[in-house]
Amino acid sequence: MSTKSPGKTREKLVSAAMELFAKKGFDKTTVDEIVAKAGVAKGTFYLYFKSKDDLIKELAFEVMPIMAMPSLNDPYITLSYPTLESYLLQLGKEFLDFYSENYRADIFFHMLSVRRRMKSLNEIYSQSCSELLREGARRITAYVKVGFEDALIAFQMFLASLMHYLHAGDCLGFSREHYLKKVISAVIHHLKLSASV
Amino acid sequence: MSTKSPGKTREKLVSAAMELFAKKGFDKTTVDEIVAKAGVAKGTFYLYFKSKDDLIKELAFEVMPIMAMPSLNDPYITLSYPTLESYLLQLGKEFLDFYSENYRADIFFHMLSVRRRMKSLNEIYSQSCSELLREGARRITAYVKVGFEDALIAFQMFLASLMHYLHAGDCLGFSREHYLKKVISAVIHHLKLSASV
Amino acid sequence: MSTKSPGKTREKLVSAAMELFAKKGFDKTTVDEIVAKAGVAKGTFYLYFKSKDDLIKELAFEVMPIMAMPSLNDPYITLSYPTLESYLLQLGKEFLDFYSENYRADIFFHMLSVRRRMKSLNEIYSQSCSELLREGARRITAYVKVGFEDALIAFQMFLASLMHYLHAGDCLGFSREHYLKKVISAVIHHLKLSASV
Amino acid sequence: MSTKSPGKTREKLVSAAMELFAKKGFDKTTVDEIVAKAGVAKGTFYLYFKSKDDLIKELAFEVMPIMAMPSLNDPYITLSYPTLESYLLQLGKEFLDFYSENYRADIFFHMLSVRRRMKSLNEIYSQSCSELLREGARRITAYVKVGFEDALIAFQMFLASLMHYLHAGDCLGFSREHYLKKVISAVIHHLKLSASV
DNA sequence: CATGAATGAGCCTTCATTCAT
DNA sequence: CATGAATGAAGGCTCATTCAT
Repeated sequence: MSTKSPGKTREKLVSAAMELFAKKGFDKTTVDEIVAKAGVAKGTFYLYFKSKDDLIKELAFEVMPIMAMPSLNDPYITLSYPTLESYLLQLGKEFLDFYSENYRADIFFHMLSVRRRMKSLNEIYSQSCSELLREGARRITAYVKVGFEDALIAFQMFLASLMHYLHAGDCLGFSREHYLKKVISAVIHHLKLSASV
Repeated sequence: MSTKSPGKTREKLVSAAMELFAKKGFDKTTVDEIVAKAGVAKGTFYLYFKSKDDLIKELAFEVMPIMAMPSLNDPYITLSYPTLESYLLQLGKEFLDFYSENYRADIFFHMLSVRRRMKSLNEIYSQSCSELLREGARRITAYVKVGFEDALIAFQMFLASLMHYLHAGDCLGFSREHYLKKVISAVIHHLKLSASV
Repeated sequence: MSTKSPGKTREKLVSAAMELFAKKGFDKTTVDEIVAKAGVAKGTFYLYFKSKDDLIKELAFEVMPIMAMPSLNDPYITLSYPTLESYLLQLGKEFLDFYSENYRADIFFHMLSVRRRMKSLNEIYSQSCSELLREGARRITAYVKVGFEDALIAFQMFLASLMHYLHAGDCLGFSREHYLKKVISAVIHHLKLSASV
Repeated sequence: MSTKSPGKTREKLVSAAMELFAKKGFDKTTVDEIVAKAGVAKGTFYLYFKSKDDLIKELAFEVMPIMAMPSLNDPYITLSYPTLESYLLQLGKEFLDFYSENYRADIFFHMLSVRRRMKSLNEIYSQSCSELLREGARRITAYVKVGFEDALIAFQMFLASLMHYLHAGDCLGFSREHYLKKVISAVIHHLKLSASV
């Protein structure tokens, strides 16, 4: 009755859940709806996930900021971006594109609001966040002569501004590109002045 | 049986709800618990709020970023802060203090994750956010000669960095003060360079 | 829509449950069926009982052996029964009548089989059982000069034989009355011989 | 992957089930747990048993009272026990030892509580019970000159008292031995007096 | 204004059973 | 004989909401 692709059941469940969360939010999406959309029986869900909360952890991982910046993990990528500006611009675009699938941002914010009550989620986030910031800072130091701490703060500000744009972007009406350019320029000014001290 | 203070019922409900949200999160807090803590009957809740979702709007308003920066609305306050640095520092401290009541941040993030599905909430947020940014920018232009747009972006970055610190602050381990100082310094560098163009 | 007798909801639930347990057994009876028979909504069940297991405790209490022998608690009753024989016969008849509502025996045996895993049930049973035996023994000593210990054992044997008849009675085909008479006679023989030692 | 002993699968399932019932009770034990403990796949269970209820019949048979008294079936055993007292004592000890594995008593009582709804179980019990009582009575008549009916009642009382001790033994605090002695003495008094009539 | 018993749709989860391999 | 992924009916329970008093 349904297309039997071997070993795809779990994936079907995950992507069905994603789509539904996008439309209705995490709490309002029921397991019934998920399995209906995935085309499997209710019990099947529980073969792959211990609970509905278990599923959100899987999804949470997929919407972590670190997943939004693939160029941060490609070791050879910097060759394509001669300047820090151009590299940050690339990261910024990737980030905003990734979260322009609105449900990703929603799930991400949802995670932030519940993580204190979900220990395992909290740990995943903290670790992934640390890695992201450190790797970002490391990349910056490859472009400009600056202390690691300053690079860290610069990258955190950069990331913060990107995130903020996700929910506050349309409060001002700047274009994405314009905002990006300005933010990057601010970050770079700061780095240069820090470097010269 | 309970102390009857006239006209206090609504307040009792709101503050009971706040306390519970702080402990258990919005979704996990039931109307039963709220009325129990407030010391009123179940039906009474619905005399004051159309629904549980109605209540969150009330609370959402109270945890808006704009509520976190009282100094932004005091027209005479700038007299106490001769430099932009000192003023931003004051705002930053107020902001972080305000949200150090953890449930405020939780409710705020919760709001961000659901606002697209709650029209009225979305409007409140957009408007309050616009006001906040505009007022922040206006204040900046009172300190430095800079275009309004640049001031807006600067203030947004400032705000973004503060918000990011709420959930990612401990991923790096900088002290609040150190982080604040660095962020402010970056913002100001940017403004000065923009101004001089 | 339903007959509204004040304060009768709980009773309606209990008696509906009893009837169903009689027909289908405890485990096979669902909360859905109970509320349907009681004519109330599902949620109402949980206003009166914390859980389905909670209900069984209530019922368990009502089918305790001690409830099967009202004459054991009437302080003046012995006046009506001049001899121990006649009194035990009365108790025996009461007991067998009580449990001839078959579901009572079923619930009772069910309780015996699960009590080790339900602490509170176990305590209720132990206590009620002790009381029953002690009171029975006390009554015996009012009729015959015999040590309390011997009276206890005699009464326990009497009770044991009654209980056994509940499930093994038809394995032999004696009439109730005949069996009762024989058991009582055995018990009394034992007591007389013990007394004379 | 697992040690393949030919033809042992059924036994592994039965003994795994026994162990689990001992710990968790019949209803709370799942087929999943049974097969996990037995080290076979889920489907394999259904090669050997039509259903889970089918399995309990197998187990029910193993905890029948008749299984608790091996000395009742040994035709030569009476040679070792010159008196009825000593023989009943032996039977009583065997019985209490057998059921001191608590799960046996639990399964037995479970069976009593459901047998009316499980025809085949009921038949097994009735038949086994009849056999047990008749054989017991037959043995008694080998020791004392007494009518078969009186022997039957005497043995039923004996058995009843043993069973009662399984769940009510600790309500009084007599030692097993003391209780046994007293019960046997009562039974024998009764038999002697019946015989002399 | 206030009550709280009653509601019932809906939730998450379990588990005996089947069947294609 | 054996497997184990898939099933789906059924279960116990929650909780926002209503309404007669």
